[in-house]
Amino acid sequence: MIVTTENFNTTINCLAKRDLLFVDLETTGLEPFLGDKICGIAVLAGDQSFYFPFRHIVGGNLPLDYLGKLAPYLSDPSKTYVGHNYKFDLKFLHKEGVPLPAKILDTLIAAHMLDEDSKNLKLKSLGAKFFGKEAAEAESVLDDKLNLFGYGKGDMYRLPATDVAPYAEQDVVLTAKLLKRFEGMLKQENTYELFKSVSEFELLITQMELYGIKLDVDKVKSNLVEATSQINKVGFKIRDMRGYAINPGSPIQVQKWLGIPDSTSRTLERLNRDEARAVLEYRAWSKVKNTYYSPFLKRMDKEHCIHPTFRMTGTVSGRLSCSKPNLHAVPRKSEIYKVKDCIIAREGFTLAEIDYSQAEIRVGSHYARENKMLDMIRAGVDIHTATAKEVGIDRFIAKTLNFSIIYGIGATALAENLNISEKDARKYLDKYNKQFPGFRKLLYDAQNVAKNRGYITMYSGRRRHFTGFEPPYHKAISYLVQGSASEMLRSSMCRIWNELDRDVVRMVLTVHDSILFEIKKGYEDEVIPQILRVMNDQPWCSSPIKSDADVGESWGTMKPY
DNA sequence: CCGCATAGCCC
DNA sequence: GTACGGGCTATGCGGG
Repeated sequence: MIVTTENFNTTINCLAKRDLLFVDLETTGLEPFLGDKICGIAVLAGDQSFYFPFRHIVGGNLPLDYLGKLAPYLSDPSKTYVGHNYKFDLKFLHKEGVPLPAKILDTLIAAHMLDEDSKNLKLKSLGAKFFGKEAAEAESVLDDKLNLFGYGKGDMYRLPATDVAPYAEQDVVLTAKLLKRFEGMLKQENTYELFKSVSEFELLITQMELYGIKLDVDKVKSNLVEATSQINKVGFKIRDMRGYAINPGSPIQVQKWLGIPDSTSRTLERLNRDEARAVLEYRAWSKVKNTYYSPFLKRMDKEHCIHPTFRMTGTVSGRLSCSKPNLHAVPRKSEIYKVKDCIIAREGFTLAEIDYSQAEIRVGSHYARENKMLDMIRAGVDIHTATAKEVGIDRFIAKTLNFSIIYGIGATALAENLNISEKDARKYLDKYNKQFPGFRKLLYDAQNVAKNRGYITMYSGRRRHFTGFEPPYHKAISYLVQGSASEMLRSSMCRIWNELDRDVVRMVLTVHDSILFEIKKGYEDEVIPQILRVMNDQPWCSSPIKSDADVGESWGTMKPY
């Protein structure tokens, strides 16, 4: 039913009576921080669905100030709100003055927890999968209407509410049906409570995206200018080497130019020639310009903040993925890579980066019951140095092995990695496995569990399923360790969010095993030890968990705390 | 215009 | 005894 000024109050009364509401927004686009806005709001309360139209360009709307009247019913701390990828909706709502609620559930998260491999977790696909394709019929009808005008989904606001409402209302009905279905399935898997806690985590992530992270704009701009002139300079240099220009960004041209089979950095480095080094330098300057500085300026808001999106269903292991821009892939600082220097704390705050040290080898040792490694970890010595000593190998090789043993590495890959012969790689692996046999055993055990049960279970209860055609059982060890490490970080973030003062400690970014905080100036000494205590408190894990704190004014200039 | 491949950055 | 895990973005290039 389309909500009008006449029936608004009776509608609101329907919402007020329910403690579970299903919500779906239609918007003018996908980017709340680049000017896209709410077009309309669909809500399901009990068995009644409503559509609140706000920004249709034809056919009439509710006055915009009615969004303010609706707001309390979309942010009531005593209610639970359910959406499909609700973080998306929450950001739009928050931008228009609706506070974050206290409790949400997200059917996208449920769908992903039940089937991490699925590439099709869109509401429409799930509806068709579980309830037949009629379940999403209104969407098809709407799609047809949009197509008729040469429109896409982002042009929904160009159609009248009468066209959009059936689709929007169907979406909330579908969300409700999916929640019910998933609830049963999750309970069967014993992961329903986990689902609730991951949904709570989504609120935290939403807040983090809304905060965003601040840029030193002058630095971004000057680095952009420098990168541009360096791209030119190196481009000319490359031209002058042979008297004709090539595009160093084109693999084919570079391969022909240097007579090599591919143009990866490895191959170019192995060549050890000025031409190859120039290509690498050109690519590095292009990288920072096109992947970071330019997108930073494009995406920055009035407060000089960028707002990356974190996908909670972006990985099969349960890690987050990050995009727009991808701050999970910001280069380590170097002569050319000065991106981290551009990321700074807000006025009155200090940046603190707290990361788990060697999270995966600690977690892996726990699952492997690898006693020799556990003893070394408990003794608090440098793990890689101690490994080198025990195995009788170089520290660098020991370090590489400690990282990659968790992935179930073989001699071929290790040889490629270390640039050594396969025979030597085999030798190192054998020596390592002789000293630390637990990891090898875990490799087989995890694989067998995956085969026999069809899934493996992390300490938190999260499952990684092995279904479909020829599942990659050999990856079980990696999923177990990577997934558990990410569960550990997630639970730490939730506890920090619940236990510490949110005005003093803000999480602004997380990168798999680290959290970047803004801490109110003057509170560092009080709060950092508290954070460390929370993060290191992992009673499930038989090896001690350790984290390190760094503080600074920019991400590129952090010093040990 | 779109999809795929290549390349390069991160943990 | 075979196996290196998980991501995103920019660009080139070929098919349509």
